[in-house]
Amino acid sequence: MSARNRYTCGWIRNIYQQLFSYFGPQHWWPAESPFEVIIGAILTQNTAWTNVEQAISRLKQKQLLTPQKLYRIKTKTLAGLIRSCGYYNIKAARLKSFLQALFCDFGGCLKSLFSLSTPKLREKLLQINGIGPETADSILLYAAERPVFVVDAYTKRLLLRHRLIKNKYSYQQIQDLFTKNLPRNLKMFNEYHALIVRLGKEYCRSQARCQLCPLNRKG
DNA sequence: GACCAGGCACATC
DNA sequence: GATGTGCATGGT
Repeated sequence: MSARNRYTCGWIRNIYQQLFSYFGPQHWWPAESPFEVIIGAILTQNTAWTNVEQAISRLKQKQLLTPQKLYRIKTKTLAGLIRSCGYYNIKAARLKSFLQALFCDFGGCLKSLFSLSTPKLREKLLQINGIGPETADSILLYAAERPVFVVDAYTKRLLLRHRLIKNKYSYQQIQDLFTKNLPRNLKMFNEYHALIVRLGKEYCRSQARCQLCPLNRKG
């Protein structure tokens, strides 16, 4: 292993410890059921979580947050209910694509879908229109409880700032950095991604806040 | 009023 | 394969 690789490997492992000591457990995903995780994962695409919360509460309020109810509802009606998330027409169609696959191939049963092996489940999710690598991996980790590392915009920004990757790195390359340098541990992958998001939200949005970032402090 | 947020698909080169 | 664009609301 080259010196560069050793450095990266150490960084990936140490940063988790630092973030966990500083912020503590994040208790992700903020949802009451695996189905709610999936809905949230699609709705939060390129969108602030506060906007998603409004849409989820609206669906709950109307008692529509079940596979059966959402499968039956009209796409246009669904779009109106999730308006607060932005991209509501596209996201309504994406939710419908997921539900279509769930009902056509698995009888509307999430347990049945989750009985697939991790590689098959990931492949199945990626076949669904509107589910890309990050959304698929979020579903695998937080809904299906598989030890898969989720890469998002915060993850890439963090690694870029610390000069561990180049801008052209692909999703797969970044994911490999974590999976090859960490034990395959569900709980740790869960916390690590959540901690990166916490860090990003609190410290990476401005240069001034970035100076206060716990990773930039000594001792 | 500008900028950004827990992406993705599609067109074009 | 890389790059650009459309999708859209709500918070700062």
